[in-house]
Parts: sequence; structure tokens; C-alpha cells
Amino acid sequence: MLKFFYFCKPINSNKIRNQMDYNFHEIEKKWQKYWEDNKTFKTPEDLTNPKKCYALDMFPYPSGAGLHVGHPEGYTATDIFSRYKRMKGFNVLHPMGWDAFGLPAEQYAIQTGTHPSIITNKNCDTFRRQIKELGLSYDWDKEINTTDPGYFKWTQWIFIRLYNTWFDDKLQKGRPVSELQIPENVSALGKKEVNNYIDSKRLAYYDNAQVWWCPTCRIVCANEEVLNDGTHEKCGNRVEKKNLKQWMLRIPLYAERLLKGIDTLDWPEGIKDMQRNWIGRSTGAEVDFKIEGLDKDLTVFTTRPDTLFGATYMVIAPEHPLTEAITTGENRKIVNDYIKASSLKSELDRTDLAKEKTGVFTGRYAINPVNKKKVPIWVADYVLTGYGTGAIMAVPAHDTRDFEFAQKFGLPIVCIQDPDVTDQEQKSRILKGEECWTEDGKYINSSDKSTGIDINGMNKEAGIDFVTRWLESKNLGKSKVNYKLRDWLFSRQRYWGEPFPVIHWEDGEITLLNENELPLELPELEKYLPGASGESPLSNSTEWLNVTDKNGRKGRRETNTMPQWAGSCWYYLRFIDPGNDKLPFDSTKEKYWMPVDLYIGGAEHAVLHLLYSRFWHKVLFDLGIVSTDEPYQRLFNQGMILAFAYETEAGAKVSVDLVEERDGKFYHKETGAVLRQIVAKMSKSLRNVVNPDDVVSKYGADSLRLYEMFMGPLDVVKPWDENGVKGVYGFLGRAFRFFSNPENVFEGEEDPEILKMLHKTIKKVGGDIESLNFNTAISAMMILLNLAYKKGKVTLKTADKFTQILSPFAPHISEELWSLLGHKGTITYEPWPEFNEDFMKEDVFEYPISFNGKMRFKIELPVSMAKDEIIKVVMADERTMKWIASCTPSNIIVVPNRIVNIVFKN
RNA sequence: GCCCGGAUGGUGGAAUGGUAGACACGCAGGACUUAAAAUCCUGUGGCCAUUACGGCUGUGCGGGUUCAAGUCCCGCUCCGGGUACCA
Repeated sequence: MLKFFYFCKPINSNKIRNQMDYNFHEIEKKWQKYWEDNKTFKTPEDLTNPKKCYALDMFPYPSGAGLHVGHPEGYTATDIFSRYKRMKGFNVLHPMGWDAFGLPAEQYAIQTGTHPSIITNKNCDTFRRQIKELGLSYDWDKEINTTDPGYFKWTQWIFIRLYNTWFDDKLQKGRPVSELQIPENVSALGKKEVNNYIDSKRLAYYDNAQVWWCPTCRIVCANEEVLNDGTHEKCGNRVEKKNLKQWMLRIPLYAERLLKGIDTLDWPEGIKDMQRNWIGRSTGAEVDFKIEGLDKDLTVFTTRPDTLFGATYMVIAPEHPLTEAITTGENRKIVNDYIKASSLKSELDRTDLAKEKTGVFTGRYAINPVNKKKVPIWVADYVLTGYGTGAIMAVPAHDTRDFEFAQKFGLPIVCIQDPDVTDQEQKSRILKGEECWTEDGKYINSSDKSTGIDINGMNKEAGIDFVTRWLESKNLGKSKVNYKLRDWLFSRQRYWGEPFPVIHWEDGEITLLNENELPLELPELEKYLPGASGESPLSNSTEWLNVTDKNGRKGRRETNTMPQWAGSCWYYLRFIDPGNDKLPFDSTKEKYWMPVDLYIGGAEHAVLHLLYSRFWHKVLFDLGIVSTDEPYQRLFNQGMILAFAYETEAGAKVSVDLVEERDGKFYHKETGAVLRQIVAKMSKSLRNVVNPDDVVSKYGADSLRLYEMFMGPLDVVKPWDENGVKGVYGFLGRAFRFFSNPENVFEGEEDPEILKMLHKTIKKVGGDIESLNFNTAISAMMILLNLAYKKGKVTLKTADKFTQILSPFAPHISEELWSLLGHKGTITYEPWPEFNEDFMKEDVFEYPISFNGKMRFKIELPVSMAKDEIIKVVMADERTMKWIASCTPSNIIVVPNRIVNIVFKN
């Protein structure tokens, strides 16, 4: 600690100015106050400037732990971008807010009995203070908080719109339910059936659903919130299946739109792929199989209708609606036992199911439509109820899962494709049905006289097309597209979330509140603990809960609340006009600012938040509420920041501050034990958390910002290393000492070498900011500063420009230098310096001369020198003689201003 | 299993197919200092030489294309992320 004592010197020490140290404490405090007092970063009101930039961070959940060093990474990136755009003359919208509903605050409320809003607000205050100390150029007048009734009023308002919207499949567009045509056969059945029909079309619906239930959190989870080991992503505990009435959103109706929209976005390809995979579009056909002895068809979905001739059995999911009808008398017991066992199993451990396939025969047969052959129908839980039709035709020769199942139960495996494979042994195994083949090949055994179909000799693509059209023409099936994406479970049994503006009446009717009744606020409670059986704590609040309409009809409010995703689904829109109490936002402002030009956050939101948010946005777009089809034009994911952690040989974790390094080895300061260094996520248990507050007090916010950007490319995972902070801190100190010293800055003609480097640097830094390559931008500025040190002095103009290009990265020190260089006010709106290619031109180029591709020496030559002239000079050089000795060059490659390569044979 | 990333000095990382290792850390040496810290300067991939402005080698592994490959192609290994009976 003593080491840094000198930082505490007052800024007005009696040292003369050219010996002034870089006192970041004073400088940062001074300029943060200046910005706040002058509202420097206020969003421009003038919407006539055609250049606008909406730079957005994924707003944080304000946890009790405060900011960690991962937060400022993305925030600094968007901040540099925003500051740069301001200097380029853009109107910039750069806001920050709080995604403040969430379980931890509620958990705390349960333990302490205090209202969650109290701890939430306290946490927001901490986050705000910490963020302000980083010098981020947010317009704090735009701050929002999802738990503010003035905010969630509009979340409820959007929910009402989701409820009142249906999806017109023909137009591929959401429309108000008032425009929904009721089919005559439905309207004939009366009002109740009409309402049921409308409800079946709404984007939001209330229904009994088999849902994942986390007994620890006492909350249901969306499919996406359950990890593949069957645990809840929030708490890590095992979830169970439960049947509960819940609110659901019909996001799959927008699957095609969500999929197509991806192509128009400037997002990382990896994230786009993840969204595509999540939506999971697959094309194929639905095929109807007659069931022997039953007047019903068994419809299956398949992506390979071409393999119908290889279908040797059928499988239905245990929960399939026809299971009971299909099962014959003598098989009833064994099938029922199986269904029971598999339902129990799924509750215990789904993942174990993946290891060994199980199933039982129903006793009944279906008829294969292409050849009229009888195929047995089995029940097996490797077929899922929720996907396709919940039934499949099994083609073991050409599907690995079916192959496994058929092998286990001795079902026939008929190869119908001569595989495109060169290995003759493998080919023979496949043809004999001893190995599964899922790639392309020419059909065999694929014709039938009774039905007249014949695809023998065709390949996969032609076969799929042919069979699908044949099925359609015979009315036996149709082409079909399926999506993995499921309805979104949209309610949680919790207190600390947006209340649904919904009343359930005693007669079964559901009504939504009128807009003038919004916001529906949360009641004060004494107990925040939810019921063990799945009811929300809100059901304890009788006064709030029970309502009566003007006719005396009794009703209960919805006691579930919305999931945390709700608030973040549209917050970027509220930032545009956060104070509006008449509308969620003004549409003129929305048209101006949308879409978001740059959106930065963690890749952990690649699927959930970004998909949900895009879904809501598309609905709002269809309803004419927003002007763009997509919300986030350009997305970027910052990589996680890891940290070194230390453990003893036994594996015990040792706090970072108890470790000392000697000769590249690590020792425990107290025990002297040798320690292992590992790189891992920052976590309390590893005792390797780096607190940004500590970094700020030790090196300053500018150093923290600069280091986070200098560590490496923004999108990669990288380990925190305090020595790296020292490095950029040194750079800022050097810059400060150099430019604040009047002896180094003069008025007059600039040295040509500096001028050239300055203009190169301006170009490089500007380009790197646009492409978010901040690490190389910083190194370019370091090179320029090193050159300035070498030359000893620069012109005032150069000093100004250096300060300007540094300012988006390290704003405090830049403001201070700007005023020390004699300027008034803030540097924020100074125009970004122009670069002049003329100054960057080189007269000479140092040609690397290589022989057979190996660089041997260099010759400095004029850039304008012609190729044959260059060859002459190079061939005349005595070093060339040495390298080619007595050989004759067979070729001489000259790439102007790049390289000379002399090719010869030994 | 499938889909995406990645692998470069002691470390973080640079390199439109054209001088591999920019910049920074660390380390070594020097200057300043009574001394240390801070600061400034110099050197620094490895190996062999040290008489040289010297040679050899080098971007996970094995092939290939090219005058020229860290970069492009084919085949692997390892690491990270996502996803998983999705028919």
C-alpha cells in the first residue's frame, strides 16, 4: 500500500507544472463532476441530424455483489464507440438502466422480511456509483429501472397487446384479434366456442401445461432455463415435471420470421448459428399410416420420406393420444407398465434415458402406404411427445437411433440405399443391414407394383422430392416444416416480477385490465415465501387478490408474475423516451433512434434474451408500434474475463493476496507451500475475484478502461493480470508527463516522421474503433507516443490531435490534457481529427530480399522504382551473389513495395 | 454425436497469401539517486557461434497448393462454447 502513497499528493503541490505527476484521483474526480454539472452527455433533442448512433449495453441485474471487472469490458467498448461517434458529429443515445426484478432480491426479502425494492434500490445505487466512477458517458436522464411502476406499466401494456394479437399465417404477420375471421362452423357453436377459438389463436394464452418445476426456488422454469443435466440454471438444483396452469407465449408462430431476420443482421456468425439451431427448422413430410383394425390414421413426421421402403416398424411416444386405442388387449398391461415407468423415469433422471433405448410392442400393426406391408407399432420414450406428431416411422438402416433400437429388439433392418462409399467392406456391411447409413446413395428395393411407385436408382434429393409429391398426389401425406422452438412459458410463481394485468372470474372467463387501470402494482406483503405446491406469494394478499365487477361477479387476480425476461424484452425502446407517461415511447423519437446501432453484451444471452426480445419486437412491428423489423442491427459479444487462481497440491484454494511469485513459481506467503496457478472464472469459491473499485483506486478509471480494451480482442476469453494494468497505467503516465510539459510542445512546423506517424495513427485508431479492435488502436497510440519521446517534442497541433484520439479511451486524462494545452471546456464534442494520406506517403521502401522464399537481407529503394530497375539493383548487390552463388535464378518475383523473391535451384 | 470458435516467445497478444513475434508485461543491463521506488535509455523467440551488419531453426501434428503459408486446401490432436434421442 505504501508504494502508492505518492498518489495522494494534492494537485496543487508546489512543484512546477512540467514536473507534474499524473494525479488521476484529482483528475477523474474533477472531470466526473464537470460532466455531471454540465450534463455533457445529454442526448440531443434535435432529431434533424441525419447521423445518429444508438449504442447500447445489455443492462445489468444489480446484484448485491456490485460490479465485477467483467461489466466494464462491454461498457467501455460501447463508451469508446459513443464518444467517437459524438466527435464524428453523430447524435448519440447511450443510456444505462437496471434489469432489477429477480430472484436474489426476493430471496433476501424472504430471509429478512424487508421489501425487495429496498435492497434493489440499494444495489442500484452501488452499481450507479461504480459505473459513474468509470467515466462512462451515459445520459443519466435516460436511466430506467424495470421494477419502477412507470416502467412496468408499459410491460403490462405490451402483454395486453400480445394477448390481443393472433398470427396470420398467410401474411406471416401478427394482427389484432379484432381482425380475426371466425369460421362459420365455429360461430355456429355459440359464444363460448368462439372465445375458445380466439383463445387458441392469441399469442398469449393460459393453459394447463407440463412444466419444469424447481422445488428449491419454488418456481417453474422455461425449457431454456433447464440445463441438459436436468438442473435449474439459476440454482443448480434438480427440477421436476409438474402440471400447472400457466401463461404461455406462441413464439413458434414467429419461427420463420425469426429465422429469416437473422440473415439481415450484423451479428457474430456463431450467435446467428446458435439462434438458427435453437429455432431448429427442419423440412420433411407428414405421412399417414393406416392402422390395422382401427379406423384411425397414425400420422408421422419424417425428414426422410424417401426411406419409406425401409420403414420396418413404427414408434409412438408414451404420451401419444392414440397409445391406448392402438394397444391390443394382451399387450395392455406391459404397455401401461412401460408408460408409467417412463413417466417416473423422466421425473427422476432424463439424462439416463439417453444411454439405453427402451420400448414395448403394442400388439398392433400399421400399413406402410408405399408397399402395403404390415409394420409393428411400438411404444418407446426415445420418441418425444412435443416434437412433430409424437410418432415416427422407424428406418433402422438409415437412422442411427432407429438402428440402435432395432438391434436391441431384433427388428428387421432393410437397407434401401446403395451407399456412396468407397470402402467395399463398409459398403457390404451397410447393404446387409449390419451398419447404419445416413448419407447419400442410390435407392434399391424401393419399388412396388401394387402402388406403382418406383424410385430405384435415384439419389436422396430426388427421392425426397419424388416421394413427397407422390404422397401428396395420393392424399397420403404432405410436405411439412417443423421447428424445435416451443411455446414460451411466461409465468413464474414469484412476488418480485411484473404482475399480469389479468383477472380470472368465477365463471371461468379471463379478462385483462383496461389500459387506464395500469400499472397494476404489487401489494405490500408480510411474507414473501411462495407456497410449496406452486402458488405465488401474491395469493396471500387477499385484499389485492379478490375483485368484484359491477355486476357482483367475483374474480381473482392472476397471482403469477412475469419472468425476468419480460422487462429486458423491450427496454431498449423505453430508453428512447423514458419519461413518457402517455405512451411507452414517442413514435417520432422511436423512428429516429431505432434500430440499435451497436449492442454489446455477454454471449450467455445468445439465445434467450435475444430471441425473446426479437419476438416481441416483431409483434410490435406488425402492430405498427415500432418502425423496424429487427431491434438490434449490430451485435457484439465480449469475451469473459477470467483470473488466475491458486491452489495447494491438495487442491485447496488460496486467496490471491496470499500468493507471492518467485522465479516464476508461486508460494504461499504464510506457509511457504508451493502453489499451482490456474486460470478460471472469477468466483468467490476460487478467491480470485477482482474488484473494479480496487483497480480504480490503485490505477484510476482510465487505466482500468484502457487495460480492459488492451488485454486482447474484445470477443475472446482472457485472463486478468494486474501487471497488464501497470502497463497501460505507465502509458497514460508517460502521455501525461509528455504533453503536460510545455517544454515538449511547441508552435511551428512538425517533424515529418511524427507527422507521418500521427496521420497513420489517426487513420488506424478511427478504423479500429469502427471495427471494435480496440487493442490494436491502443498499441498504435503507444507507438506514436514512443516516437514523440524519441523526438523529444511535438507541435501543439500534434498534441491536440493525440489528445483527441485518446479521449474516447481515456476520457478523464484527455480532458485534463486538453485544458492544459490551453483549450476551454470539454473535449467531448471536438471534431475527430482528419487524416491526410499525403502525409502518410513513404518515399522509400525497405525491400526484404528473399531467396527461395527465405528473407536474407534488406535494401532500401524508392517506392517509385520500376520492377526491372529493382531487379538490376538487387542482382548487383554483393549479398545476392553470396546467396545464389554459381546458380542462375529461374525466376525473380518483384511485388512493388512488398517483397523481392529470387527463385533458383541448387 | 452434431454445430461453432481457438491453438503464435516466459506471459497477454500483433500480422490485406509477401520481413513472424507489432504493442505491452516480465526479465537483463545502463542512467539518475547516499540508497530504494518512480522515471528515462538499451537489449530480449529458441539453438549454435560470437570473427562478423553471422548461421540454423521456429506459429499444435501430418500432408498439399504456391515464387512465397501463422494465413488457403485435405487429414488429425488437444482446448473452449453451444446443443443433443428434434425423427
